[in-house]
Amino acid sequence: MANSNTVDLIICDIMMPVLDGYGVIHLISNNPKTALIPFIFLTAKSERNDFRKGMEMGADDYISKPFDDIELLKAVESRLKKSEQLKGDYTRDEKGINTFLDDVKSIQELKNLSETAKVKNYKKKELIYTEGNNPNYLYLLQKGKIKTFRAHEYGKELIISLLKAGDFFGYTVLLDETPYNESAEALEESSVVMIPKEDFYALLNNNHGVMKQFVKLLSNEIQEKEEQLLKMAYSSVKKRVAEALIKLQKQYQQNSKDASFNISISREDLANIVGTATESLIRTLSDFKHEGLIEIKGSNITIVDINKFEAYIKKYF
Amino acid sequence: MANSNTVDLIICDIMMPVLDGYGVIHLISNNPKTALIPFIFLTAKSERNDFRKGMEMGADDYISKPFDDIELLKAVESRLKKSEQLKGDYTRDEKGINTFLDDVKSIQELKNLSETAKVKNYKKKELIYTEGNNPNYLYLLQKGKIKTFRAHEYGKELIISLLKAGDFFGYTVLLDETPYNESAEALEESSVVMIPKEDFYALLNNNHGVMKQFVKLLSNEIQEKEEQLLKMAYSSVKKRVAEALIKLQKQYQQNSKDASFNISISREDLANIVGTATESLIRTLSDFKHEGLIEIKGSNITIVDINKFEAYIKKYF
DNA sequence: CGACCTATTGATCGGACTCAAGGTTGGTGG
DNA sequence: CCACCAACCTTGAGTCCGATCAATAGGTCG
Repeated sequence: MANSNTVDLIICDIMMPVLDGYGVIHLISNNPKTALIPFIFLTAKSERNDFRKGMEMGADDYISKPFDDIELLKAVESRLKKSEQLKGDYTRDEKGINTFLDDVKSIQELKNLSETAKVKNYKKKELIYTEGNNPNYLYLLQKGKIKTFRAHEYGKELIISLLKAGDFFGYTVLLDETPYNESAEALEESSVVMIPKEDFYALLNNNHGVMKQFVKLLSNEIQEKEEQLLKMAYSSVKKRVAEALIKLQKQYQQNSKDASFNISISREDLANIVGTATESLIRTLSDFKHEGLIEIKGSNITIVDINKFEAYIKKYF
Repeated sequence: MANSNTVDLIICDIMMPVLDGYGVIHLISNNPKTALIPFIFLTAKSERNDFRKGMEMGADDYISKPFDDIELLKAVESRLKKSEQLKGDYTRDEKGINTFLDDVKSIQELKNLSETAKVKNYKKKELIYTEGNNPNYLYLLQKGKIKTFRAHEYGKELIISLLKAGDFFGYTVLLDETPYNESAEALEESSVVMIPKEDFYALLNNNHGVMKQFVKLLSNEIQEKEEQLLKMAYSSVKKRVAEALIKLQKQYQQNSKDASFNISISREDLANIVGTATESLIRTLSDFKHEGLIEIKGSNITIVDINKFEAYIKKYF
């Protein structure tokens, strides 16, 4: 039964016909699928030797008969709590990814009080880390805007991500335990919280739920990158620019609820998101402007009507 | 001390001045950083009530004085073993990723004996799964060759990965819990082991070490995809073709130790790896042939001298 | 041995890059 | 507060890489 069903906890007698309790716990703990189920012995064998043997075989608790009902209930409660702690199963309480972030933030706050976590300020164009460096921190952007990018040849770079307040970054290399293969640069005045990697590892190792959320986050990121690859390979610059604009729009719209939101980012950076030359990007923007899809005021771009814009892309390409 | 050092196990008395054992375990178990350290009470308090209270507060074992030295040693051994099982820390014994794979394979073999894991055979060009389907299995390629790809427009596809015997696939969507956004197709006669997703989840949830390896694997994959994106954006077709050939070479060379290995893959598929038109790919191959870098026999491509080839790419581009 | 698939080559066209030059904007110092 | 400079944006012209369409050659399977 333990093998084929989802079992939260096992309460088991010792003296039983055919297979005794010791035999049961032996089987249970040697099967990886059941090894982590809390196991409580409930038995008439009250000798110290019996108790020791039960514990040595890996039982989590041992209650001898006669017993008080409250004793058993409390034992169950205690073991379930411990097991829950171990799994830290967020999905069960349906809080999802935000809980994970809160969790990291909460240890960060913890650290903030102590003196291990530093907050550092960066000016516009200042580098947070560069390719080849060894990572020592998990970063949390507190205020400002940051880009992470990879360099190709002289002057050519591809922006991997644009970060806004509340975003974590620099975790892939921490998880992979390799040097940075991207650089991070402040796009405006920014404050960054530096969480020592040891704390990050500790959190990950002690909390199965956080780890689980991370796995989800990473697989999601892989799929996004694959999608991006497909588009980079076969979509025209015009289409890629349009999609980048929509993505940016959606990414920043979370903050302000305006339907028409304006995107403020340098032409060069925008070109480096799309993966094209600055001039090509500008020509494309210019096309969109002439077609009445966007408005340009200096360096600010505004999508006039995002639905219309999306419809246009679908129809035209 | 427990908070600032790496602690494997705690043995604690109950009757102590200032802070008693119950106070200690309370602090220990409420701090996420220390909550998972095995905790054993070793005390003169041998009353049943004391024992119950200790266990209820989350102790992992309880030994009353006077005690036999062997008893204590065995208790320590048992708790360390249990904790190790819980962490499943592969990196500690430096076996790394292969151990993880072996682990999955071993549960797969386990399943093979029972009847839950099916082995299915696919003919050339047969589809294993397609975009939009809901995933139910983790796949393990036992024999043959398979490609996974994403479709763009009519006739255009980008090959995400080429799989050889021993490779797992289809896990990103399982972890992300979304429908497939890629398709998998057999390139030749292949046998695939289908591991029910429940088993995969069970393994992941019960074994912290496997999870950890997975996190590493995924972050590594993210970085590879980012690298690929950069190249797709800014490298010429010629360079991308050359790099694809070298990558293929290295991927398959593991099996046979020849320096000159030949790559057998259709021109169309190769073009879809590079992300270019079939004709462009062929022209590029043709160039390489004229420069004496590769040899072509029918559909087989052989890199004459891989070092020379790599040097050429570096110099020429 | 014919039908069909795969590989190759040719010719053409257009999208996107490069180089170059002129316009705008915003910040700084006198 | 204004002038000036530097950084950024925009447009033009030319070029080339790579896609597309088309046609032929080679190979393979029933």
